[in-house]
Amino acid sequence: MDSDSKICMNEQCRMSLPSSSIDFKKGWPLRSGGFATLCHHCGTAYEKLVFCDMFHSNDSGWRECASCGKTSTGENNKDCRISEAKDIGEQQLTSVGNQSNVGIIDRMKLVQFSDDADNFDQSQLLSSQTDDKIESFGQRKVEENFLTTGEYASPLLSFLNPSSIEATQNAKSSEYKENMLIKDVHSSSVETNLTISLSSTLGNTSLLPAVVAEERSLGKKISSLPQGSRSRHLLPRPLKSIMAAGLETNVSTISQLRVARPPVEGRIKNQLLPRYWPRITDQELLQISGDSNSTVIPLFEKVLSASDAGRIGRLVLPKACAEAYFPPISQPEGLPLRIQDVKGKEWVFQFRFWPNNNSRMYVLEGVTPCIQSMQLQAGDTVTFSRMDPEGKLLMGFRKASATIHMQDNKHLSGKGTFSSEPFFLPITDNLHSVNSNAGLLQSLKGGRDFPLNALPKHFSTGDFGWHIPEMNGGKAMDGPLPSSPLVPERKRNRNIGSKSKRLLIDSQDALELKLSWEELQDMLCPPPSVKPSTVTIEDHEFEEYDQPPVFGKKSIFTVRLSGEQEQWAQCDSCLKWRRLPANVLLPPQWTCQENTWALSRPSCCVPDELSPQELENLLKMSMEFKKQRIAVGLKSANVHESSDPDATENSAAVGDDPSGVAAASVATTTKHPRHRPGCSCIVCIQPPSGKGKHKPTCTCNVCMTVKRRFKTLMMRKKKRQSEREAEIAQRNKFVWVPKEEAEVESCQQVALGSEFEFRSKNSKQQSEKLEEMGKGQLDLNCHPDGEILLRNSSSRVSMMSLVQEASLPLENYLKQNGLTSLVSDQQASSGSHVLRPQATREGEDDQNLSHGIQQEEVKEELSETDEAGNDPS
DNA sequence: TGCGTGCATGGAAGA
DNA sequence: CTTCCATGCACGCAT
Repeated sequence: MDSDSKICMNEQCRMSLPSSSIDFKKGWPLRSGGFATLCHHCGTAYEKLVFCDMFHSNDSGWRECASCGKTSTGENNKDCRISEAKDIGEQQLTSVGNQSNVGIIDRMKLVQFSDDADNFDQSQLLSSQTDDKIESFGQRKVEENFLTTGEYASPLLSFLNPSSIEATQNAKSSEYKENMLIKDVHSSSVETNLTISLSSTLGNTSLLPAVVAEERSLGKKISSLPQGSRSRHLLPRPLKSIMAAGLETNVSTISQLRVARPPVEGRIKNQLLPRYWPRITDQELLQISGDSNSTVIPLFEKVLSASDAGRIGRLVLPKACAEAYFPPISQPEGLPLRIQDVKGKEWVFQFRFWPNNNSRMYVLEGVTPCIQSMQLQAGDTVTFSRMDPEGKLLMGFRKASATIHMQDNKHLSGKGTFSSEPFFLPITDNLHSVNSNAGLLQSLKGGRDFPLNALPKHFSTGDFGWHIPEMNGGKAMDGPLPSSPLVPERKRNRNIGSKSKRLLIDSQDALELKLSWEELQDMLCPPPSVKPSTVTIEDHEFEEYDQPPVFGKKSIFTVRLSGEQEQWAQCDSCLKWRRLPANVLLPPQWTCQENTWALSRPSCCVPDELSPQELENLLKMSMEFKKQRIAVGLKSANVHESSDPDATENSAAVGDDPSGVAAASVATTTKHPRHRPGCSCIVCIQPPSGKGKHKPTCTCNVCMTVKRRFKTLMMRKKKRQSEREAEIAQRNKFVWVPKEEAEVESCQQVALGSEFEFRSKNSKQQSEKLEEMGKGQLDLNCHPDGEILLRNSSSRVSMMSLVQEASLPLENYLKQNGLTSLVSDQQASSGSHVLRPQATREGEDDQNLSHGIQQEEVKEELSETDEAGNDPS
């Protein structure tokens, strides 16, 4: 509890509150973003003491409830909020209490209140306040909104009459530093209606630079409103009521405005860069809030960077936003944050920070599954909002518009196909097209839902992805679709847990995503009438289209025994399957009437060309192929890391190679699925063959990394080996050998030269080791067939051939380092040798060393092989 | 060998 | 000049 507490203004109440939890201008702040409007204890209408949501900072975080003293996790906080809601519902409203006994800042608040009250309909407020009872929480919410009007108006008014608010803002700013909880949020419900306010208040949008151009026309429309009315229009009102009333302006126009909503709070207002101001239309807000009593408060948004959208799973948060809208954290470990996504799925991200240049860098960790589920990429925008009074954090998104992605109206695709990498599909605009294929997809997928069907219906209304979550104890709301039926509830929290599991995405979810994505790809076709031009970017050939891809109809390709290729498509009208030439690209909606390739008159009356049995077989084959394709794709992605990088570009499109559906599609995997053209990782920058492109003395990043990894691998294997041997030796009759013949794993072990290690003569283990080492032997720069060689050969000759084949620098290294005797030494020894730990650890200074080590390992394997072969026991 | 984690670095943008 | 933050990178663990 703060020592500097404030007292409820009602003298009969005098409830004490920590000053750090008080926003003197706006009333009692709630972490959930609501506004304190009446005392929880005495019912004074001016302030609201909501005990269980007034958390304040302490050394271990912000989790201590200022009133009930609960310290804890988000779960507890959630409970607190629930209890708060109950309390609120039971609260009574009374008239404004005696306000005489308040501190100076409180008095400032009163002045503010008074000023603000002048700006709106006081009678409304007072009548509400003097009501003996307001039973429903909803009613009370209206009250709350009125009470916050002044607060809300302040930032806007500051444009018009800055002096009227400046004092309060200043007074408040110091409080911000005391408590992060209050920084934001009070703008809250008010911001919801900012569009209205702006529209009606600011005829000249230049007063508020963040107001985007879309509202110009509207601004003109309302600019003639008298000043007096402007204030009134600044009043926050429940969005629904605004919409219902129609108000002064065209609702649809208003709701479509994408307005950058500046933070109201002084501190945030000054510090939050406009690029983080949430741009959200009222329509979107309306959709979010739905019919619930909840108010959605846009907090901030961020355009995803490559890092954010990458697989690291860390979303860098703007510092100001993090400190303003997320709970204060004092430890780098941070705390888990529950955030609900657009589908209503609740995620838990770790909100934390890193010390950085005497500052902090805030990140949300574990966002990958969420971002994947929303199919977000770099350039898309993630919007953070909060739903009051629950205080639930919401995470929405906006896909980057197609016009941004497809600059110059060009469309790049992988060679000959459309890449499975972002295809820049303006997905929301095409959702109907997608859905139009859902039926077919379902049939092809055995009736499984097409994932995109699960998207909220308002997806189709714009580029904004919001889903109205189930709120208030699961109370269903009208309008929005329920959570994705593809994600059973039991799966939703799978990624919640230990740190290491945070990034886990349910495999089934991933599969769903993959399938849907690929199926979506399948429906993408180059515009039929457009001839691509070929461009080469970094040795990758791309077909460049002047027009974006179109949705094509899903079809099934077959090859007759005669080798003839054909395509089967289902009529959208009669659902009969028709045979078509393989090279035909169908529109998303296609009927028999459009079957110009039909031998007979194109009509739905023509009997199905496939018997039920044939159709069943066809669909079955298609399904199986689909599975194979996914499986092979995944396998290929995992296994063929060192395959030809020319295959990096995915190729997945229907119609590209209709002749071999399987063959063509199986080849759609990349050697590394997450890599993109231009990726500079070790896999992507290595030469195609992995051999011969780097000289032994090469110190490039690839070589150095390979060496480093190789050394690490070898040391670990040795460690495991020695441990295993120790275990076996202990179990059997130990055969002690001097340390010099044992292997050494670390400097410490080297230092303990007097110790002994033991080794096993177990040939079986040696064989296992050989295989294991053989695997480990494979490296990026080794012969691609090395694994096969290793697997297929246990003979010394084969190993030597491998050595010669893959490790040519061995001889050079051994000669250069006077280690030619090592070969025989190793062969003669029991197979272990002492590595040079320092060099091994820091071996970047000697490129050849790694080759040497590699050679040594090979020799070791050779000797071990011999040993295994020669020692049948 | 991949991946997670923590930290460092440097460019960009704001003060 | 300072701060932010996007990204790189090293290290260690898991597979």
